[in-house]
Formats: sequence, structure tokens, C-alpha cells
Amino acid sequence: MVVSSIFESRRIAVSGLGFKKSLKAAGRRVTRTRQAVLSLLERTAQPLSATEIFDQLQQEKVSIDLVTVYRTVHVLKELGLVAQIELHQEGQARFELKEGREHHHHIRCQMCGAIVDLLLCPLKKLTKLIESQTQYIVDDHTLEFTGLCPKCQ
Amino acid sequence: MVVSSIFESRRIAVSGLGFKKSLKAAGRRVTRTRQAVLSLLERTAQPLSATEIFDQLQQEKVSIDLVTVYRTVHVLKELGLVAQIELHQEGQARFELKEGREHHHHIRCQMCGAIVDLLLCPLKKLTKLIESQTQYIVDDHTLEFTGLCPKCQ
DNA sequence: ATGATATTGCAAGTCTATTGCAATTAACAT
DNA sequence: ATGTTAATTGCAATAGACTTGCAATATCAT
Ligand SMILES: [Mn+2]
Ligand SMILES: [Mn+2]
Ligand SMILES: [Zn+2]
Ligand SMILES: [Zn+2]
Repeated sequence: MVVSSIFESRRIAVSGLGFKKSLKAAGRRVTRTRQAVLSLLERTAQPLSATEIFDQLQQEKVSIDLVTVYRTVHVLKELGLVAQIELHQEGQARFELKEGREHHHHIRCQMCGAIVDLLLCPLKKLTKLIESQTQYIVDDHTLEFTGLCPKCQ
Repeated sequence: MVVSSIFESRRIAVSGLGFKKSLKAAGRRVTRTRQAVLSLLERTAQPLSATEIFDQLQQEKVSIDLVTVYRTVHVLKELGLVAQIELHQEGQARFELKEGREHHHHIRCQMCGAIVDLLLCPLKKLTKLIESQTQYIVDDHTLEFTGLCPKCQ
């Protein structure tokens, strides 16, 4: 259970800590824009694209360049704080917080684009089978479903 | 079992027929470039990107514009003759023949890029589970593994 | 507060893929 | 065979996601 200071909202408090440690440990700086991007990802259920992050922060009157958004998600990803998701036929990457979340996959509505987490991964056994069949050493996998969400059916 | 005419090589004979029927049924024309692209895909084990198709046909002295390659694979895909594959972090689509092949998935070497077919799909049961859990109607899925091939280990 | 250097914004560039349009070619009727 | 019509092609321009160079700015250890 997380207890937040009365001087900050819970969300900011929670993320700020692990986040700042990770950045400093990597010799990187805690900047306004990095905090803004991370805070937005925390407040958002769906994985966001760079332009979505940019647009949303604009609306929130946070001044940030789109290039900086790209550089920021790149840094957050290499620190392991953020996962990059490339959904089929979307043509753009999306990013979501990893902090404290299990490895999982997604289903996306091909009509409206709504993305839902699938909190499961059925591929542990299959991975071993593939390794023995192909002689590859498996490092990672992607799995994604597409279809129609309840609203769009 | 396929018996080919002595007047044509087996590969051309096999593909040519279904291919021409599909095109005509859709009110499309059987052109030099479409035959060249399809013939190349038949001769190639790995799924090919548009630029790879373009480069290879150039080498074979087949005159074709890159735009035409894009338009050709698009048509072949919409006729159901070709599958479009978007591998994670490749930044370009690949295309492979569907004709007579089972639904399957791929593993890709992150070192050298070698792509191998995984002639299996473990997702039939999972699809039903997901449909009941999410209320989505599942239409399709993608599954891909990455790792190191035997040579790159 | 100061200095070293990481970060940012802007402009320009890269890469994949698409679109408009005039010239060409395939399909079909004569 | 020849002509007619519409699909296809090539070229140039365009779009969209993402990256890179560089000078200005912000962070942070001292
Ligand atoms: Mn998710
Ligand atoms: Mn394949
Ligand atoms: Zn998984
Ligand atoms: Zn499958």
C-alpha cells in the first residue's frame, strides 16, 4: 500500500520516486518534460503514441516539442520504465508504463481503435517447443489480437 | 498432387493458373509486373519487403517501378494470394505467398534478420477465452518470436 | 552562484508508403 | 488484325513516422 505525502497528489508521488532513482542511476536528469510525459502515461489507461502524448500535453499547456516526446519515450524505454508496443497496421508505436505491471498483451478494435489489456501470456511452453524445433534461442515475442469491441459490433 | 505441363516449369505452371483466375474474377488484368512479382515470391523462401522485391527484380532485368511493387502486393493481398507480415521493429512490411499454405507464424533473428516459419498456431482455444473475457469478437491475431538463430548464437 | 554537460527546440533529413496524373498496355469487340 | 475502353504503369509530388545536427537552455554537483 502506498501512502502519499499531503504535499503531492498520490499519482505524482508514487511515480516520482522510482522514476527519479532510475534516471539518476543512469546519469540522466529529472526534467520537466520527462515528468510530464511519465505523469501523462500514469493517468492514461491506453498505450499512447508520440503524437498523442504531444497533443495531450499541448492541451494541458505543457510546452514540449514532438522531437522531445520521441527522445523522452526512448529514454524511458531504455531505463525499463516504459514498454513500446507496435500494433499491427497502426503505423506508429505506442508506449505504456511498465512499472509494477506484468508482461501482457493487447486486443484492439479495428473499428474504433480501442485497446484493451489481455492480462495473460500463454507462450511459456510454446517457447521451449520452438527453441527445440528451430534451434533459435528465443528472446522475446509479440502477440496481439484484433477484432470488434462491444460498442462497435 | 500437381502435375505440370511439359511446356512450362512446375512453379510457373502451378501459380499461373490460380493467379490468373483470381485476377480475372476480380476484373483485374494479368500483367507482366504482377507475374514477375508473384513468380519472385514463389521462388523465395523468406517473406520479402517491397524494396527487396524491387531490388531483386532489377537484378533480374525486370523493369518495374517501386510504386508498382507497392500497388502489386496490395492487389495480391486483397485477392487473398499474398499475406502481409509486419515484424516487430522492422519498420517495413513483408509479403509472402498464401496459396496452399496454412496459417502460421514466424521467428526472426534479431542479429541477422533471418526469418523462419513456425508451422503452428496455438491460439484457437485462447481466442475463445479472450472473447468471453473481453466481449470483443476476435477477427485476427499476430504472433511473432524474436531471438538468435543458430548461426548468430 | 558557477561551471560542466545533459537536454531541448528548431530545422532539416531519412525512410516507408501513398496519391495525382498523363502515358501505356491489356482485354475485348469488331 | 484493328480499334475502343478501361485498367495499369511510371514519374513526380506528397504524407507520415521517426531521426539527426546544432546552437540555446536547463539541470545539478560543487
Ligand atoms: Mn497494456
Ligand atoms: Mn511464413
Ligand atoms: Zn507474452
Ligand atoms: Zn495464429
